Amino acid sequence: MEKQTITIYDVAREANVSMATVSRVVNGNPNVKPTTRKKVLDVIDRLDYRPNAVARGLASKKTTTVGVIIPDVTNLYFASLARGIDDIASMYKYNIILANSDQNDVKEIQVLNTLLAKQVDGIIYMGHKITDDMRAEFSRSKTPVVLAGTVDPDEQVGSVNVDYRNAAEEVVAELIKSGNERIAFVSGPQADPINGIYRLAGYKDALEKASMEFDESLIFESEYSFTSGEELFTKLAESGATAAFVGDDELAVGILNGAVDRGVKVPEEFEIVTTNNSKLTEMTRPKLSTITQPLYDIGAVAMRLLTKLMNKEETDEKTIILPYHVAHRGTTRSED
Amino acid sequence: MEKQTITIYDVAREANVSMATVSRVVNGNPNVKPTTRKKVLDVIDRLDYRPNAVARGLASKKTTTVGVIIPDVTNLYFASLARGIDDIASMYKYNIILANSDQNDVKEIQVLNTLLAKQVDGIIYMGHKITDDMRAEFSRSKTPVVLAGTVDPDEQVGSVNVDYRNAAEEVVAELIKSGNERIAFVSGPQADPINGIYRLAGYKDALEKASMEFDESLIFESEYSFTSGEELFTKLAESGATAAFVGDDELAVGILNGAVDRGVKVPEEFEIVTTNNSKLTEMTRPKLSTITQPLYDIGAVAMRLLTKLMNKEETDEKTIILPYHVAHRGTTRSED
DNA sequence: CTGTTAGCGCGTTCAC
DNA sequence: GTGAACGCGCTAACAG
Repeated sequence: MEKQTITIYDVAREANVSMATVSRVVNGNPNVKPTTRKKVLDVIDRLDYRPNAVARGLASKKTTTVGVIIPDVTNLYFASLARGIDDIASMYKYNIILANSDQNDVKEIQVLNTLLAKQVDGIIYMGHKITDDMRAEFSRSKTPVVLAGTVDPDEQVGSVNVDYRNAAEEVVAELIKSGNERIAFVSGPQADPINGIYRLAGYKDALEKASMEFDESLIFESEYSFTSGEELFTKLAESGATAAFVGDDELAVGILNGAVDRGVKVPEEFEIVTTNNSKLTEMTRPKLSTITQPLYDIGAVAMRLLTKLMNKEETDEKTIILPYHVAHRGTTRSED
Repeated sequence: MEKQTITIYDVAREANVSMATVSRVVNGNPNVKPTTRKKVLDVIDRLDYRPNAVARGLASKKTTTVGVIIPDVTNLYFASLARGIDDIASMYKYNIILANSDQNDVKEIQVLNTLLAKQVDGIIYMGHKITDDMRAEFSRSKTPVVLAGTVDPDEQVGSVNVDYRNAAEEVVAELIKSGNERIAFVSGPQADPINGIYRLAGYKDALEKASMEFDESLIFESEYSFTSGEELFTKLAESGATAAFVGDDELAVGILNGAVDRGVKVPEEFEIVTTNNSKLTEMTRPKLSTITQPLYDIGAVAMRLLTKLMNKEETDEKTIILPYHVAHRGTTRSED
């Protein structure tokens, strides 16, 4: 019934060497005579020895695992980031402890603490926004942190994002150019700075440059779900909007469906531009025009940055802004 | 620069007790006088002491961490399972090490080994199929394993699934009843028993009961992606099929889009039934009729089962079959 | 190139 | 109720 684990001692004994030598072989330390190395490797193979990573972690103070805090894996935007994170992580021999936070402030703190208790070497945080409590915890602990798809105004920790403001301005400007006089701004919770500050600012920038007036009644706040989007369309129509800038793909899918369900033609009668370019955008008909954020890359670069931080390597810049593009597809009139 | 960790010794010293007592307090051992307990708790609070889970893991041989092998987090089907897993896991104070396998046999083995090296208390495996190598590894290690959305014919390890065969038969029968004489069977890789064995068998069952002949040319194998589905529709049309049973939601979305793109009316001219009821099925227009697997629950139940296995509790049954239903939506004619 | 010896931080008997 | 002491499996100097 015992989990009869074979330890480094067993290997050492069988190979007639000291455990230190076995340790060296296992860790690829060059200071081992090829002969003995082979001898040890043979025994390891024969005994099917597998180094205990926990013991290793205790002794070396490195666990080669990083914590990843994600609002919800079920959200394609975050799942895409997560995929980039995991790929780069495994490339660098790290494992990921994934924890859903539901954007719940209490849960976040709690998750962070268990992550730190598990001695993760680093943390990647996703969630659009970051509360003061979290910021405090981050700066208090010495564990490196990188935000992915999340902006920290203080720039205390690493982060990887795109220029949400410029992107929003660019597509809204196109919407204006295409003749829309009333353009709705739809986003998830404005408590998320990405929505409430950056994207909204970009939206206003575009209006201003076109000498159009900002109209509060065209601003819609919602949840990150397609059902909310479907319901929202009625209000959008009532507002007199003829186009919408949408801050989330699922939400955009909902709005598109809301329009279709009411017989409103997209893009002839109503234009939609969304922001994440998750694969959802190509699953709808018409396909959604969108700002193409490099989701996978944001995750990948975040993880890469984290590896540097964990190794205390010099980093040029901890605040990384990745380029975005705009894909003109079926929900806007200005195809390219 | 030091990670100045406060250990159990620091707390013991400050509280004028032995570390054993602190350990007892931390672990909720009742054999501690209330007075001293409070004293210790105060110090813990004051010093902001956080037990080192790694050291704990070494000493107790329990890591309260379970490994989760997933083909791709970016796939809504698996992401949904993962969400169920994580929720129940955190409910039982476990953390999840999430590893993408891409269904790659080599990578899977490799991932499994690092998971075991990290001394996870249990493993949840997702991936539809399970190779002989994996099965061998599973039975060799004493770490409990539960399969989620994956069938093991040997029933050596725990598993949670739905009755794929019956489900397939049921919906194909409906397709037949609705007048289709040529019904295509579309699925991901048939190497996955769920597709190649169970669903296919269910499909054949339905044909047989209706005295219809099985036609090899109506069987289509594809990848789990919506783009494959779009391309596939042409072949479907050429095959003379007027309906399709599809073994994956993304794939079904692709087929639906393929039809729409070619001006084929769904469900009037072509019916589609898919199988996972991920939220994708409600994002299309028309909405996809589907077998409603309780995705979240499959993950949740799998994790619950794993907790029992890890605690060596008695379990009624290691092979769990959850109920499914059928949602008649827009891509079939027989609405309910 | 190889062996010895301390810990790493905590759980856990076993006495007191 | 509480403390002392050993050990979990391995890394990391330090000798040799």
